[in-house]
Amino acid sequence: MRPIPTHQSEAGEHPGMARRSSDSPAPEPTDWVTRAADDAIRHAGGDPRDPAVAEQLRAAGTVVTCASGISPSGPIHLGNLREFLTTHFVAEELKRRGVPARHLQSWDDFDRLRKIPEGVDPSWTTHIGKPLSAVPDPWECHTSWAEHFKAPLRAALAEMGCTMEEVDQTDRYRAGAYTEQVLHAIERRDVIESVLARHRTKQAVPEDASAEEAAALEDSVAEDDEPTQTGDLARFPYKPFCRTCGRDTVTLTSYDDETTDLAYTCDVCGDSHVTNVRTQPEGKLVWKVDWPMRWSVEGVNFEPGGVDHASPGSSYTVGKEIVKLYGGRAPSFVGYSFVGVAGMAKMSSSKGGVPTAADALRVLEAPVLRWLYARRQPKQAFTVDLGPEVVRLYDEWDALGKKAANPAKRDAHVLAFERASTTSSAGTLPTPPVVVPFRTLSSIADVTAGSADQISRLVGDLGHAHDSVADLEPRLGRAITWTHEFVPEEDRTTVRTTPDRELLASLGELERTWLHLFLEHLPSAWADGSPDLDRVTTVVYGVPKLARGLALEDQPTDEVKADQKAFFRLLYRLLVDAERGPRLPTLVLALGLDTVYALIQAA
RNA sequence: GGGCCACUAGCUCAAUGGGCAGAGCAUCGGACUUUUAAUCCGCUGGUUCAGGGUUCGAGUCCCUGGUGGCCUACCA
Repeated sequence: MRPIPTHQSEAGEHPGMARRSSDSPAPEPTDWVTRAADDAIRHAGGDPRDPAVAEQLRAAGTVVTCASGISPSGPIHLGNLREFLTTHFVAEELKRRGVPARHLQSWDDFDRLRKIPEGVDPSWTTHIGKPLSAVPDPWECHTSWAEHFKAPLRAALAEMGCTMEEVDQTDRYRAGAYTEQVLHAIERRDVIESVLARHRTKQAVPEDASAEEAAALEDSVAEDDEPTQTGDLARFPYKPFCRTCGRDTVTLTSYDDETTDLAYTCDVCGDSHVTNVRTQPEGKLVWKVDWPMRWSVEGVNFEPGGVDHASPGSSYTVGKEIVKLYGGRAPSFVGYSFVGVAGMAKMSSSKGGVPTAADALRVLEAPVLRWLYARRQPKQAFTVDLGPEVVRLYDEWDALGKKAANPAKRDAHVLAFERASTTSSAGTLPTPPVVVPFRTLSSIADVTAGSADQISRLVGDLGHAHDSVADLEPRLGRAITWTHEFVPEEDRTTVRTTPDRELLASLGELERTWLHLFLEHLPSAWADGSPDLDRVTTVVYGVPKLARGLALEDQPTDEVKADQKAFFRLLYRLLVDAERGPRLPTLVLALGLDTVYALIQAA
């Protein structure tokens, strides 16, 4: 990884200020990030319209907290990435305004392992019910299940310039950081239960239950691995992990409010224990209490969540009320929709999973991936297409980059570009010093089989001056990867490694003449040592003219045009074993004289 | 039962707190020695799902309905 420049221009930090001197003061563009940041400031007690709000908050010692959280229970895919980037963008916007802000990331690795993804040894089902941080890594490369999935995301986020304060919930719980809050929840468990009950809208066995409902019910019963329990302990807001086996598969048997002794029997290993909630941090609050508890402890001002959390009766709605028990207030919230994936057929089948940020970064430059998440409203679902759409995506991105270079054209689109391109901690994220269209790089990579020298030469020949291949990174490597892994075989160009002797032997008189003339005149394009694309073009189109007794530069007759078509097809078959291919002059240039000779000369 | 999202050109989608409905692809036409897949330019193409309302002005806001999709209730 290359070091990232950390310069920050004053103008870049306060783009709004720079516009003041303009004679027609265009309003500062706004987008969902601006509004979410406004909300966060309001939540923290400031007035986002007040120019002095940053100084006021700073003077008051307020740090606006933007929180994200996720259970590292499996590969953290592109949908989950929205949790991080949504939070990140809002925190960045606050910092951009000079407001003290932090991005706090909670790893919910004290959550129980719920199910085993495909591809993992079925024997791992024995770990179901344990905290993610206590399950061994089936791939044996990390210290735990949780770490195995956290590590690659950390790396990807770092590459995307997304820095954050990380908190492991396992550590926090084990350190007793929440003990007071746990005890409080247990004391007020009747209130909690009444809140939860109020939001339980489940109808009391509808007499006209549709088949659909019945099926859904069956499903939920089938998935329910919880023991049934009755009475006060049935809805206990706290659940210990079994001291013997580490699973949360426990049935509570008694709780003493005086001593805070909690007794339980493990349904799996059968052992019974007593844990003291005050002195032995061996468990965690149930999710719907855990979340609001942390809002209050951490002073969260903004936190996004999947739309599933925002539905009535869901965790955010319920948490809004529960947090009051802690004297807190629910953070400002945006619900984000799901991110679809397309163009991954090959990879997802081979890797057996949904693509992650790291997967996407193999094809998309970091700012481009960020852009996908910045430019859409969170509640709008979108699709990351790593297939054919990638080319268009890069085209749009490059066009936007040109627009962004003109301050007069600053609008919401440009704002999204800026959010995608730079961060407060990483500065401007790496982009290629010499921007070559992605489609061009992909095509070149295809026919050159990834040879750096050839790529560099061709890019130069096509008019993109550059000092070395390094000037084409980080895009070139991604174009190579994309071409090899995401372009369908039938759309690719595979250069023959050996001459097609059978075909060469079966050629007719005219075809042999073409090939001889071709090989005779082609070297003239390399007369100066470096290839001349125009000259190659002349030769390629001129060969059929020569065969008809015309000169290279003559206008083609209808007869010649028909010959050209046949000649081209012949060359494609000999060079790339296909009926069609990239434009021949560039293809010939890409292959180089030696390769062309090797594949044709046997005629 | 409740909630959210979508519906715009043939296709995929834009339209940044109401202000002239736009791109890409496809089609078609043209230029570049070119009936080729790395270059350009241009033309076509619209009752913005339907109906009502607010407004000087609605794809955008409100109401009703339709179609499609997602989520939710028990648990984390």
